[in-house]
Amino acid sequence: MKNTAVPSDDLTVAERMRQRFDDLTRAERQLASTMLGNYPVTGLGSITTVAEAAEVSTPTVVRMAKKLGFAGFPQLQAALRAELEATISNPIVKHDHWAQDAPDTHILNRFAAAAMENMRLTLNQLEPDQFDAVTGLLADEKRKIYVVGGRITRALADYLFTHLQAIRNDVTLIASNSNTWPHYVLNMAKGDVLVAFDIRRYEHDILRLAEMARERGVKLVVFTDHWGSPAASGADHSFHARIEAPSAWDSSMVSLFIVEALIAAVQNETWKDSKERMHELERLFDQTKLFRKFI
Amino acid sequence: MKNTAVPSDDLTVAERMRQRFDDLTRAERQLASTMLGNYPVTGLGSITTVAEAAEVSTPTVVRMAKKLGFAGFPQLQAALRAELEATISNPIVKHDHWAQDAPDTHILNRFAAAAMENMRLTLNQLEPDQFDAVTGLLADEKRKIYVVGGRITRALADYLFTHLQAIRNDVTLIASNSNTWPHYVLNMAKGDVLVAFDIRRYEHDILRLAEMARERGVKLVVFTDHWGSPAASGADHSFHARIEAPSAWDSSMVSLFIVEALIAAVQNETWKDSKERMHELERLFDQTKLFRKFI
DNA sequence: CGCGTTCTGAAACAAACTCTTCAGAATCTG
DNA sequence: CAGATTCTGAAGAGTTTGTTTCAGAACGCG
Repeated sequence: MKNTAVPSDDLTVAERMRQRFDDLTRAERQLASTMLGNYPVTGLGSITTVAEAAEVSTPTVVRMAKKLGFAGFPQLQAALRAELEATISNPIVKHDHWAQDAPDTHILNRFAAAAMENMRLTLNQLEPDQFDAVTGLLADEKRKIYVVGGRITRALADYLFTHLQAIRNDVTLIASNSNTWPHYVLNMAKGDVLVAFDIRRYEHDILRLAEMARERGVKLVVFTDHWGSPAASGADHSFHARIEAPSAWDSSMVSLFIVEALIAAVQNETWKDSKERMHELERLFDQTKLFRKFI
Repeated sequence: MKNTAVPSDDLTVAERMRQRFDDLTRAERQLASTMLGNYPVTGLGSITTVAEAAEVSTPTVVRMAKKLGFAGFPQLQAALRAELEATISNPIVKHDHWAQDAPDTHILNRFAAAAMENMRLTLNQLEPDQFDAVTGLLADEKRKIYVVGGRITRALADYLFTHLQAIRNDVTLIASNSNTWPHYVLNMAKGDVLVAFDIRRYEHDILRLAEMARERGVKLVVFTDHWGSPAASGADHSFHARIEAPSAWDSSMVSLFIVEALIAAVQNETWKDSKERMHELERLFDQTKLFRKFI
């Protein structure tokens, strides 16, 4: 019952979609993404269902099927069923459906498992009140914000800084070079906020900076791992993200997650003001682009 | 999305068929046996196909569907698809309680849900081969590595750079200011690798840089979102991470995940050499610290 | 900014599917 | 074995699905 019009090469539908992804149009990509996202179940419904799931029209589905080398949608679907049969009847291929074709022991899957576990553990013990309190601090335009990171966490600090800077005024990224830090401390006023990233191996300089800031009445927010940087003990608020990974290095993924959630929360809180600010920013970027074009 | 006319008991179609096998007529048993024999694939075709496969008539199929408690064949089929989805889909999908005390509508939980979904979707369509190939490129000490990011993705580029730099020689972070980029291009040789981060809104400069690099025979690896930066179409390898978030900003979390997994993989691949290198690095850091202490 | 190209989905049509009806076959019962 | 009962699939009615067409939208390019 192997359908007729299926091309000779023995590629799966998924492979076809990925392989020709670049040739696909916007709507087709949307469709392919949807189908890949819940592969192969989505593709097994009627063409109408599939189209609705991907929020495209049925003609788009037909067109993509043809682009991928099938005579029509029914043929594509038949191919999906054939694949499914091949997969299911093979007992070895259990459910290693993380990265579909990779064995469970592939670093990608091991890393994914660790990452998910880190997320789960972190979220379980994250206190929403803390989170909201920090949101409040960062959203308060009366407070100046300082952001600092260490050797590795510099990237996180940078990320938070870049976004906060777009959202509000008075945000400063403290340069890596700790020689210059006294200058920053000098400018800090009571009620300002210092966000410090300090994940093991903890950096002594950051602890010192945090202490100096606190002496000046600065609110201290620390991002650290779940063992806790020494700087976290004196902090007003701290986030303890899990960082374990099957790697010689720690994972910053969960920390980044918290940072992004914070950015979203601050953006929400200040939307009234930041909306106009964002639009103006867009305009400025467009101008920069225009400007460059004519150089 | 559980279709309407499905009975309340949460039985699979297979269970229903077996449970009521004795109530079935000859033709119906024949049908049920066929469907169970290649479960659930056979049941996923059209009613005509199913009937033919079991060598019974279509009315028989309809009658059995109704006997099993479904409104009709399409409903039975929908149940099959739902089962399949439940079986195949990831363990990731169903963590019900994220941040324990926060209501579901709290930004933390909404963000967490989006993040997990992004992970799932991305992993589903990530190609391990692609990943391994990039690992190979980055682990190859004969190739120089250049890393570049855009306004937001700069942090990711920085993160990758910081780690790679610890792992191997000849890694360069291309500065943000695109005026200086020609200098870098000048130094690029055939076989070198350019890792470019370009997530919407895509930056024209990065596209230009990528093109220039490619003209010089440089291997191009692009990190982008699942819509795909224009730079990705000319790339030797590209990673398409999902970036949707309940935020005015896109999420870089999944991209960071891929970066970290890559770092781990490269570290593994080069462990023989990088091990000694890492230890030396540790020693150097310790010396720096000692040094500072006595100033 | 205007032009040509490509893309997209509404609409109409053709094909296939699903279900119902019903007559004959098979089976059971006394 | 006759008669009642149940089962079954051919045939066709009524839906839904799958495909094509086409006009407008979106896009890219000079």
